[in-house]
Amino acid sequence: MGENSKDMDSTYIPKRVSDILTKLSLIHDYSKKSSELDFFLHSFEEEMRKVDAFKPIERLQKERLPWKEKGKGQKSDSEGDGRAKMSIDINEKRNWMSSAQLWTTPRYQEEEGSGFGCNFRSRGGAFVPFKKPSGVTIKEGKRAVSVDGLALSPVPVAEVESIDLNVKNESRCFVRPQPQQPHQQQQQRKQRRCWSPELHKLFVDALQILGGAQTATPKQIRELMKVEGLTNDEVKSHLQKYRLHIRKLPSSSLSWYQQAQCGSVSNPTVASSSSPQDHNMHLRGSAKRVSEENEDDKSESHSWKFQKRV
DNA sequence: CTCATAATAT
DNA sequence: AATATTATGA
Repeated sequence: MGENSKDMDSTYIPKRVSDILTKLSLIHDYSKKSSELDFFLHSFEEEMRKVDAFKPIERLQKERLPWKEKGKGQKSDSEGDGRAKMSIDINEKRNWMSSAQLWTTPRYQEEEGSGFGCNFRSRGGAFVPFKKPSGVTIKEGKRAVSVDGLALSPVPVAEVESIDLNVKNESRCFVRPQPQQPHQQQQQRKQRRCWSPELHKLFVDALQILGGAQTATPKQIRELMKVEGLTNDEVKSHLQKYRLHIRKLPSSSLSWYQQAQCGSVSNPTVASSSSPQDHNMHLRGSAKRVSEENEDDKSESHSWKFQKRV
């Protein structure tokens, strides 16, 4: 074939390996082009098949990772499935390369999200460039071996500690690093948001506009409130509490202060301060159960937080 | 210690 | 988004 010339060139393989490693070392820059990387590896796989020099390595691979025999020579799969099969082979290749310490692998877990600029917080949603093959246990602490002529980045490399043969590799080789840290401590709990009466007033107003606590959604509320720094989660939490309380005490008057707890929270984010407690207070004696459309949640203010503790 | 509340997890 | 659970402060 046309690639024969490549096969003959003794410098070709090292060069290709170097290319691969370089590619991987830059994986986080290519994170959005993972398809490109896959294509790259595909072509690499095909080339490897033709290179005699790799035959011994493949045999070694089979010895070390005897999980699959079918990939020998017969192409049992049809043309259509050939591609998928190839994909699997590539994963295997990656695995053995890992075990052979030829493969520079980026850190699966970062220390406090400093690495790639991605914060792996609980719901940061940050893009994670690497995936770990499922079933493969990685042991940290190894470093990339230095190979002459191959510019290996000094990135700590992960070592394959164990491989669960029962787990199928996913089509994509890389998985998000450590779905969750062993909850050492979620980077400290966020400072509590103080819901001052003014803030709550905005909250209640927003609720009114949105048609009641049962129909309003945290996001909408937040947008209506237009309070700088106020997050969806905070509104959500407050709404949850609010709903709970209006369920508990269907009617009562409101007293929304006693914000003694907000000590260091920045509450002056509220632009205007209006009287929070001038609501129409008409009790509805029969309002025992809050129905779905309980629009009057505001009307019947609640004294849920009028309690003098301590 | 208990309770209310806010943060976070499911 | 809705609930459930957990962490914290009073």
